[in-house]
Amino acid sequence: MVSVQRGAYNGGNFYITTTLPYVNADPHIGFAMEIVQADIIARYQRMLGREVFFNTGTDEHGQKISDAAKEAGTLPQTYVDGYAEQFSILKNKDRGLNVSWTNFIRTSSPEHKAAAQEFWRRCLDAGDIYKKKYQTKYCVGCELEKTDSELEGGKCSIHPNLSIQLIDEENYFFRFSKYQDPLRALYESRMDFVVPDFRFNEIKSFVSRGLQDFSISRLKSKMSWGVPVPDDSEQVIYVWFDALVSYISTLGWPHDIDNFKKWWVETGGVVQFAGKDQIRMQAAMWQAMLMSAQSASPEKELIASKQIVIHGFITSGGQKMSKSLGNVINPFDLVKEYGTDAVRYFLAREVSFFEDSDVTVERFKEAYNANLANGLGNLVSRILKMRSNYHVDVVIEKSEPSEVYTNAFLDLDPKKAADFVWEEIGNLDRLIAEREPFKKIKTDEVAAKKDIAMMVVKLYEIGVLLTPFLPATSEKILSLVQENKAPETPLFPRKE
RNA sequence: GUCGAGGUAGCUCAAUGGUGGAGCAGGCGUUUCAUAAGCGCCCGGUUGUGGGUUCGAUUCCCACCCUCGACACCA
Repeated sequence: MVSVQRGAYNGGNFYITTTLPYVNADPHIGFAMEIVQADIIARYQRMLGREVFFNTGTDEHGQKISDAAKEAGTLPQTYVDGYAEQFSILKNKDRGLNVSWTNFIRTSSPEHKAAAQEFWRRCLDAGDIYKKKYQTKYCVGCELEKTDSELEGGKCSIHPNLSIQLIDEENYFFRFSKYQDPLRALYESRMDFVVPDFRFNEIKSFVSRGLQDFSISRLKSKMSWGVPVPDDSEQVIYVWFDALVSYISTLGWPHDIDNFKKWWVETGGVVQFAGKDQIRMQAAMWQAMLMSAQSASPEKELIASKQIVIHGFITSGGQKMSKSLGNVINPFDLVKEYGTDAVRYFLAREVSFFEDSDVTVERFKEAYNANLANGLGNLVSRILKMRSNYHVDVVIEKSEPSEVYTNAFLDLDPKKAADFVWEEIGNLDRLIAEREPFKKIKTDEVAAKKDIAMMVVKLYEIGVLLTPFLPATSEKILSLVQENKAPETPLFPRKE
């Protein structure tokens, strides 16, 4: 059960961001869903005439990447360059998902690193960063540091006969505990700060249980692949602290303060899309960091986010996707087989966004054949073929989208808007069966042509409504109508 | 363990306490403008289990079974 209030999606300019995926693996279908959904919202906002800043990028620092680069026998920078390339393909119209981001921020870029350091200084000035000795838990068997949740009864689950070593380490900490009340006040004042509501409840109760300060740096001697801590050559900033700053560094913070204010402040804040594993980072830690830096910023430009939208995960065959299970569904493979818009369609309409949902290639194919080949694609063919066969003149009239469609977007429910479009597709198919213009043309040519012209107009309207979902297909339909052509090959060939 | 969400047709999901619906899949029929597509009809359910409240429960209450999530330094 998901309930979303309307808000945040009316008037003015608009800033939306995805999380920055960590580049230790190829883009997976879960992130594909996140970025396609964000893209649909961004494209819809542009359709309304709003100016949109749409951000994404790559999170490139940290231990795992440092290790992976070492294993690959290459430098971390070379390693992440390759991955940034992989992710940037998502923008490609044919090989990727035709994602219309305005900026792609890489956390290893000089601008971002400078911003992360400046952000650190603000938090330091606010008195929220301090150095503390603490003990890390280390398993000699794994040769790895362990977190409490990885231990069972104080022992490593893989090496239960070895005892965990405690290692002293001195790191910088962020005074998270100071922000318990301010965070609660923020949640209190903003009904829809986190959607869906059950995720909002999770983070509220998490914060209510009390907050502990957390470490935000790592010893350079152990792990050097990160942004240097300002004025301390021994330490680098812990990866996620630097990664979160990307939402503002992408806007030119702190050097281009005018541009920054235009998007971060004048929009009323950023709308963030993130997976359910990200809720604490985005809705609590990042907000606390903003509050901290804000208190040391004379311009008071670092306001809280506008809204954080948390999506579920995609499973396959009822299980988490993993290489060992062999059930990984690669979005690029689907694009190769079915095309960019088919994958966009599936991620927009055939999975549930807020809840976890299961995806299999069988389901994908079924949905493709039913709704794209037999549904939309066939409808385009039959109407435009009739029009060109019978030489029908058509005058396109602009019309306003239905309220059902518009309200669905206000409700942050693009799926409902897509459902409406496919209902219209069904209606149009039924209208053809009812009017039978292909029969009528032999007995009453004028009436038949009038019917067909009306159908072409309706098809054009469907093409307009498809803009946020299937941009390339939408464009194709609109130009076929304008140029009075029928498609030479099927838009979505049926797959057997 | 504590808290939260959920269990409805083969699948994915709907249903202010008032005869349980839709899409897909499956079956039958039918049309030719169309991609063997379209349209029409049909099949399909003891609503997780057992109690309770009620004239009436998918809906409210209780118990139980099962699934999933949160309960902090993996990002």
